Amino acid sequence: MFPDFFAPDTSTFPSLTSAASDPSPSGPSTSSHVDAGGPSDQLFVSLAPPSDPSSLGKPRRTQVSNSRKKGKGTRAVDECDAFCAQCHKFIAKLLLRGSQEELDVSYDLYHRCSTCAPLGHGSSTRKRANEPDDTASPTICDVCNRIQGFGGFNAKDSRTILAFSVEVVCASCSNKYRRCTNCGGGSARGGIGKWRCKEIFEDDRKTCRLSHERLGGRDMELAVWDILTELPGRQDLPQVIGAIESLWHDHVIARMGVPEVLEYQSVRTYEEIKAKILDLHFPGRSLFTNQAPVPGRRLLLALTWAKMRARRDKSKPLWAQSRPQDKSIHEWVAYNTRRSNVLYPANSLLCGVWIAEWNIADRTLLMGTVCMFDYLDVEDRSAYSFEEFMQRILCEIKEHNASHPEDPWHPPEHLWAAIKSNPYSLRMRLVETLERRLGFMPVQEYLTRYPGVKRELFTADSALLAKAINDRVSVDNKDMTIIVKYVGVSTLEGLERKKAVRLAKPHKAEAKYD
DNA sequence: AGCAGACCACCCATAGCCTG
DNA sequence: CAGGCTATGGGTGGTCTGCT
Repeated sequence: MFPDFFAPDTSTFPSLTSAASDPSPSGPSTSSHVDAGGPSDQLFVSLAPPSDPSSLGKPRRTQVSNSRKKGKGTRAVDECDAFCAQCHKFIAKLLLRGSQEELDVSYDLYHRCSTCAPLGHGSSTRKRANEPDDTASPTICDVCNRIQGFGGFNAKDSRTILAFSVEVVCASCSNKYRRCTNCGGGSARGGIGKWRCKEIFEDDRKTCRLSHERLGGRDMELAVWDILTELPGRQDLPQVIGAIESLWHDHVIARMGVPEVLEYQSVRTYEEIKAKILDLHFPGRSLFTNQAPVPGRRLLLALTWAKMRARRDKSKPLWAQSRPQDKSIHEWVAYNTRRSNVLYPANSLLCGVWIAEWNIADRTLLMGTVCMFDYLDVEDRSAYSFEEFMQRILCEIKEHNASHPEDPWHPPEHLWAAIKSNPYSLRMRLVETLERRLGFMPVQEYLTRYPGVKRELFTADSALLAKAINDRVSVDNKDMTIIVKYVGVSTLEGLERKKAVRLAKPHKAEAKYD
């Protein structure tokens, strides 16, 4: 629905996990340890292009980091450039990691670019027969996973085993991406951090501009608002919209400004992300300011805020100071999350935004988010917001039915999502996750399964939010995807009973404060 | 073929050092 | 002291493999 209804699961992105990227953890990725016969030196060119005699020989040592743990030797990083032996074109930057001894060996580099040695034509020159196998193996960029040419390392002394690891960053990727050491991840070659587009780095910082806040176990609060009746005129509304925009903005960049997407999807650069997605603002934004209430509809907003916490503050969070079994279902939403009625809480970080549209007569509930907790389960957090929406809806039904017994309302029974996130292949991945893990199904299948249900319940015109989403331009011109899930008949009592059971259970995050 | 357990890669989360 | 930076342990989900 929103460019990120739930966090798309890029971790399973096929292009980067294919067998083509053999991690070969036991040694240099482009090199074999079998050094039969040893290469004759004239078959290999030096590390630097011939035009630059000063840098012939050993690569430059760019960085030496000391392991601070006792008993571990120092790990050093050498950096050198691979040039094509034939046309001298710059192919890739090579990062060599290992201990001092591992790096202080004599070796040669031999590479040819894919133009001079195209795939399938690698053995056309007379040298092939004499060359050790490793210099014929493909040079694959560790960032984009594309073959950049062929080549590798060879020890000058055939008895020497090259034990350092090599990370390959091709010319294009070394211009386009930088590694954020605080964004998690790492590579088989020992590099730490996630590759992100360079536009989100400042100066020479090794961490990107995105938030690296750790939210797990923080005190949180969740509040539900009626967007059309409770928000207009609120003095802090602009700040709230700003916070949502900023959260969405960072989320889009975090998801899309990575090689997995920029190298293989229809959006190729940071500028394109900005122009095609970020400049449109978060989906549904117009509903916050330019939308009059519609009879028979409720447009609800659930905001989750995490309390700021100093990094060195090791004290018990507030939620951990009361026992699970003592938490009232009216005061608490989840083990660490209180129910709140503050629109823009001080000293807090917005970390979850869900919007739901309840169509009273149709008994449908459309739900979506501008982003998701990146590392918490889809089920957990979406369930809290969903539960709060339902709580509010069921309470309103109860009140209405008490005062208007002649016109009874019934709880929503069809939960649906309208998704138009980009690019399309990532959207399909997300939809697949929602179907598999949360039991949604494509609208057509839903209508077949429940023959009494009308198609008109789930269209762009069925909800203000669906229309707002549908009106957005899709980068690859695909129609909005609609999925539906049957939620059954909900009762206030059932909801509260379920919640009480969940709240009473001790949470694993509690253990660390004991 | 279908399933369960083992294994592995990936990525999160955090401790601790360092610098300004 | 706050925040930048790095190394490392652990959790998770996916894949492989051997058994039924």
